[in-house]
This record gives sequence, structure tokens and C-alpha cells, in this order.
Amino acid sequence: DHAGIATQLMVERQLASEGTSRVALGRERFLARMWQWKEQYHGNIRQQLDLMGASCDWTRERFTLDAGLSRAVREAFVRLYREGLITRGEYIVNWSPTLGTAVSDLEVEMKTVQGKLYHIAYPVEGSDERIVVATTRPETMLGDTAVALHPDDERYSHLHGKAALLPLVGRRLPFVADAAVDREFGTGLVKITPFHDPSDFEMGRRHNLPGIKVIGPDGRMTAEAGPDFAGLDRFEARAKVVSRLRDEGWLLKIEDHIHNVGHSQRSGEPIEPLVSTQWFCDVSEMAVKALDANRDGRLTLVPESWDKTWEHWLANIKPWCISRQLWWGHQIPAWYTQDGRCFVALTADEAAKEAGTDQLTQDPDVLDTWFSSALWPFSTLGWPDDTLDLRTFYPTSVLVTGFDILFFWVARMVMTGLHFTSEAPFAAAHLTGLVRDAEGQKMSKTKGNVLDPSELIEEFGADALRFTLASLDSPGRDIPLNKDQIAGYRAFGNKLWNATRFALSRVGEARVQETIDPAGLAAPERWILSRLSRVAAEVEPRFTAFRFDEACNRLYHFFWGDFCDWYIELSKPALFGDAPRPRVGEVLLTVLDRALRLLHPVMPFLTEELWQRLPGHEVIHPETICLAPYPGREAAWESSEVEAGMDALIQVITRVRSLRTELGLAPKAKIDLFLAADASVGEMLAEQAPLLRFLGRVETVTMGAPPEGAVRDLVAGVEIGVSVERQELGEEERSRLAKELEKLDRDIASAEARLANAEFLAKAPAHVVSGGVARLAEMRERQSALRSGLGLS
RNA sequence: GGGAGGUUAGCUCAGCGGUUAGAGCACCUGCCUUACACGCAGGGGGUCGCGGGUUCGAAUCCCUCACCUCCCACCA
Repeated sequence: DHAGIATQLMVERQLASEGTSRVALGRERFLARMWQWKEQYHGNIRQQLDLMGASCDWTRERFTLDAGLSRAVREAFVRLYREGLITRGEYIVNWSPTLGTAVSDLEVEMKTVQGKLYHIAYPVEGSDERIVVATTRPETMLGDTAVALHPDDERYSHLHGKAALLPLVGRRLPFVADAAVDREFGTGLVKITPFHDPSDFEMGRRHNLPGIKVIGPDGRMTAEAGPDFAGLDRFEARAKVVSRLRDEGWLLKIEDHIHNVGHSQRSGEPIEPLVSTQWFCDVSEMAVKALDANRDGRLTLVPESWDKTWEHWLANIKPWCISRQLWWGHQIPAWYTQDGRCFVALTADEAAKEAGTDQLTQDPDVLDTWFSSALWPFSTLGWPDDTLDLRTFYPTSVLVTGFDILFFWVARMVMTGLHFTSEAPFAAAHLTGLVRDAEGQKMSKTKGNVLDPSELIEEFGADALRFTLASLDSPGRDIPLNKDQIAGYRAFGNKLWNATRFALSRVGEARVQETIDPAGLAAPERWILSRLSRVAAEVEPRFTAFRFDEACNRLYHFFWGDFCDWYIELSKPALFGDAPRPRVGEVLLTVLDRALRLLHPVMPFLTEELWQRLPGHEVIHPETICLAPYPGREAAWESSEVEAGMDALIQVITRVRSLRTELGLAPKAKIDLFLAADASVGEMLAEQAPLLRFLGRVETVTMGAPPEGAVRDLVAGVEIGVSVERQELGEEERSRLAKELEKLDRDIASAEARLANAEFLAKAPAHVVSGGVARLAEMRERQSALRSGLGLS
């Protein structure tokens, strides 16, 4: 979008540095500069999206100031005006003096500041009494027109019908009774400045009080503030008012006072509440529709925790100030005759026809950028015409954006979408966290902690960056981006590369298969196929539920852990010809093919590059991995029995490796392994003995009881015996094992106690109880293994 | 003043009733084992913010409190 205020501000700064200004240039030449600036930055953004691998149809790129969208903006404005929902009126608005424009409530940031509370005495007319009012902004007193009190406040009941006299000015200020006054705050009497305070403005309307404009749009005091103050900056005026009050004895005391002050989001200066003529959009009916859409499920917010925020904001919505005193934007389609009559129309010609004269001046103001962004889902598709695009692509399925523009953009798109098309513009809005730096700080140029995506891509690659962002996007949290993490995922990309290199160099004539019949395959092949199917089954629903973090996590561990650490290693004895097994190459390639396809959404560049090199990938798709089907579950591949057997094998290998350390054996010391397990697992272990020898670096594997004096252990239901020449343990290793033994003793005691607890046995589910029994048996074996390792009996 | 989220390993975060609390990075010890040292193997490290409660069982559910973020809000 054209980002009205921010962009105009940038260019105005540029002009200032060149010693000129927008006023000096004039509207037309200024806008030419704006377009120049826009082209440059538009290019940067496009380039970043390209580098990230956004696969958009760029022929459909749109910009809010394009002719088509501008037409939609005028159409929407005119319709809302004719429906009475857009009106023009004099009202108190948030005014940003340095920007010289009104801004909406959303563009005001409340900041807690240390201020002062000034207590000022006002004389009561026709008596010696002096009442006391308190204010944080004494300069506004010059515009006071009343003093308010609570109708039931007995302290001041005698003041009803009377008036105070404004110090320095002498104006008569009637007392008005209003329930909005808080009797507890200050003295319970409030000075009323209808034109420079929002709540005073409301009170002024309720009591028909006149207003006096003492501060102008430039933030300086006006002539109405009186000759002593006219022309002073609002803050200079404050000091002068205070000193005058002090000199004349009206100032009673000054207290420190912490309060909230609205600041302009873009310029950072305090907002000046000012009465001015602006255009407003009444969104109350639209808000109700937006609430309903969310309540009845036509619009889902992801994560759902945003529902409450949505409810609260929309239920308390106020008219939206849509006019901006800027030049960069959609000029408001309203024209005025010389005698001040207003005609709203799609074009100047239409307005002239209606007005009966072509002596018209168009409203110089432009619309809030968000007004045009609010129409985006349909204005980009040709609305208000009934186009094929609109019928085809509207409404869309999902909008992804940062939560920080939930109200600015998302809510307004939903409101206008429901209003103009009767449909929510998207079924779901996925709200991501904000990208922050490694310390969780918001990135900002002044802090200098901004990470430029193009630079990160240069350093780590787009895939590493994408994977990092996706895996950090957990619901309801921000995204702390740090380079170490990206480097970690770059290593993952490297892993993909090398695993593929291994496969390509070792599979011989094998080719990717569309699918594989597990019948006749050996256990390792059946195992990796089973694991792959389960992971594919887990990933898909996580993508659809926007849990990219979980999807990435599973893919990462499947690829690095299951596939690289285990399957590739397990495949080596077979591929090297030491212990051949059927169709290992085919399985390797087919698993790799599917793994790459599963990873493609998060690592598009690398997966495409590697996938193209897989022999036989054309059976999946002739051209590109982008169009290849996304792999899902393959039920025929899944086998709990195979997984249990292979899991036992893996655990045995792992335990043998750690026993080697625990027993103080040299990395290449020969060991003889004895195994005993029940039927199916035992059979598989016997079959896969070559793998045990290869991966566990074991000399011999014998099924059966170990000889006298062997070190015993138990893991995954497999009894392990290791017959070795005992070595002396290092001191460090000894103390580590002693520590583990100590913890084990405690765990055994607590497990025994639990299993002796009748209530536990009666109420806990059977599998928990049996699991506890098995666990206890393992701990006892482990205990004896540790003891023997330590030379204890 | 309302509301939301957070507080778990040195750091950034998962886990959100089943008892052995995980990951990445960082750290320690071995390894250049013919895919990968951006690697392999082994390992250390956590009273899951504090205090109560419910339960056979709580990081996970309930309550109190503390601290941190953020959003909303016209107490002058």
C-alpha cells in the first residue's frame, strides 16, 4: 500500500535536507517526487520477496494507488456517503501538529509520562469564595468556558446556578453539573475546555457550552488566546501561563503527577486534541457484522486467543476519522461550490452535474491509507464490477499477517468485505508474531538491531531463513530471530545436500518409485518406510493448523535423526555389498524423494535442486517438485512390529556405544556381544547381526546367555551381555557413573513404592502400571550393570 | 482501570494430567569411520517463577502472589 503518512514524511525529510519543502514544490511536483520514491522502495520490497522464494503470480501485482483500486476507493466512499455512513463534520480529533494532519485513534500511542498537576484557584462570581481546579495542561485554561461538578456533590451544592471567573482572562464560567465528574479526583471540580480536550468536548455538547480555539493546527496559541500568548508554542505558553498565575496568586500548588499522554505514532510528539472539520466513517453496523462472522465461524482467527481482543475492540468501536491533511493518497471525492455546498460523486463531472455548476473545488484532503487497504481483498479483483476474478478468487482462504495490524487492516477488511460483498474476505486470518532480534527487542533502525533479509539470505541462504522463521512461528509468541539459529538450519540444508550426494553415489541403477511394496523388504527398509509414513501423516495436519513450528520440527528430526543418523548408516552394509538386502537403493531414493517433497514448502530452492537430480523423479512429476503431490500417509508402510524391533536394535546399538565409554574401552577395542530377547525382537536382532557389528563396532554377536563375568544390561526388553577385558575407568567417568547409580537407587526406591501403592494399582490405567513394572526391571538391570562397571558387586 | 500473553537447561523456545521434562545453539570428552568437521559418537547441565489446592500421579488442572511483554482505556 502507499503508506500515506510514513511515506510522505520520508520524502518531506528528503526535501528538507535539500533545502526545499512540499509547499514550495506544490502539489503536482511533490506527488511526482513521491512516485519516484515509491518506485525505488517498491523495487526493494519486490526483490526481498523474490529472494525469499515467494511464488506469486506477479502479473497480478496491485498497488493501492493504481487506477483500478482508486476507482474502488471512490466507489466505496460514495456508497458509504449515500448510505449515511460517511459524514463530514466538526469534531474533536487527534491532531499531530508537526505532521499537520488528523490521525485516527489507532494512530495514537498512549505513553505514561511524568507530568505535573497544577492546582489553580478560580474566584466565584459575586462572592469572596475561591474554588480550586486541577489540571495537567494549564495552557488550555485560556479556552475554558465552564467548571463542572458532580450533581450529587454536597460540598459544592451551593455553586449550582453560579459561575466562576477565569483568572488572567476574566471570562465568566458557569458551573455545570455532570455525572462524568469524579468526586474523588483532585478537588472534585473540573475546568472545562471544550475545544482542547476530548472529554470536555463531550461535556460541552451535553451542556451546550461554547468552545474557544486557543491552540492552532501548528501547535501555537491563536489570537483568541489573547495578545500575551498568541503565537507562542503550546509548551512555551504553558510556562508563561503558570508564571502569570503564580505572579497573580492564583497558583496554589504543583504536584508531580504520572499520567498517560497520547503521542503521534509517526512523529512521536504529543497529540493535540483539536476541533476541526473532518470526514468520519460510522463503522458500528459493520463492526457488528464482523463480530458475528467470527462468532459463527465464517471467520477464524489463528490462534484463537485473538477472539477476545477482536470482541473487545469491535464492541467498543467509535467513528473512524478517515480524512488526512496530506497529499500522498486518494483525494477525497467531494467537491464544493463557491458558496460552500458539498457534492460527493465518483468524478468531478458527476459532481458538476449534480451541483449545476462546474465552479467546483475538490476537497484537498486525502483518505487514510487504511481506507484503501480495507478494500484490498476485492478492490484488487476488479470490484465494483462483477468480474471473473472476483467470482473465482473471492473470498480467499487465508490471510497471513502480523498481529500488530489486526485492527488497522484485518478488522477493516472484514468489515468492508461484509458490508460490500456480504462475505468475509477470508475464512481464516493467521496472525504471526513480530520478528524481533535475538534478545527479543523490536527491530528498529535507531537501535541498529535490524536484520536485513537480503543480507541474511546472502549469508545463510533463503531456505535456512525460511526454515528458521517457520520453525520459530509458535502461536501467540513473537519470533526472536538470531543468526546462530539460522546457521543451525543452514547446517540442516547442508545435511540435505550431503545425504542426497551419498544416495546418488551409492544407489547404482535404482530409481525413485511412485510407491513401494514393503513385502520382501528387510527390517531396516520397512522401518524407514514406516517412519516416513507416520511423519507424513503428522506433518499435513500441522500445516493446515498453521503449526509450522511443529511441522518443521518433525521434518527436521525425521530427516536428520531417522533418515541420516540411522537409515543411511543402516543402509551402508547393504549398499557396500557386505550384507546385501533387497531393493535398498530404491527405498533410499524413494524415501529421499518424499522427504524432499515434504520439506519443499519450507526449503523450496534446495529441495527443487536436489530433487531434480534424483534418478526417476519424473515418475512423480515430469517438471518440478513445486507441482508434485504433497506426500501423505502410506498406511501399507506402517508396521508397529517392525518399528518395535528396529527400535530395540537402535537402543541396543546406542547402549553398546555408551557401555564402551563406561567400561573404559578404547574406541577400537574388540568386544563380544550376547543378546537375549523374546521371539520377534530376538529374531530380528539375529537377522540384523551384521548391522550390530557395523554400527556397534562389535566383534561377534551371539544370541543367548553371556558367559560368567560378562557385564549385563537391559534395554528395550533386550538382555545385553558384553564380554570384555575390563579396563581401569578414568576418575571423571567413575564419578559420573557413581552419580548415575545414586540417582538410579533413588528412582528404584520410588518406583517400588509406587508399585506397592494399592490406590495406584487400582486407579491407574493398566498400561501405566505395566509400563512401571517393565521400567523397574530395566532400572534394576541397569543398576547391576553400573555396579559391575564400577567394580562393586 | 480493563484484557491478553509470558515466567521450563547458559541462550532462544517446544511440551500443557501418566510418573525417565525435550530441541536447536552454546558447553565437555573422544573421533578427519570412503555423504557431510556446517560432521560423527559419547556426555554434562533444569527444586519446570513463589506459595497453596485437586489427584493414585501435576511443568501440565484450580486459586493466591510476584515479576516481565504487549494491547485496549477521555480520570482532569
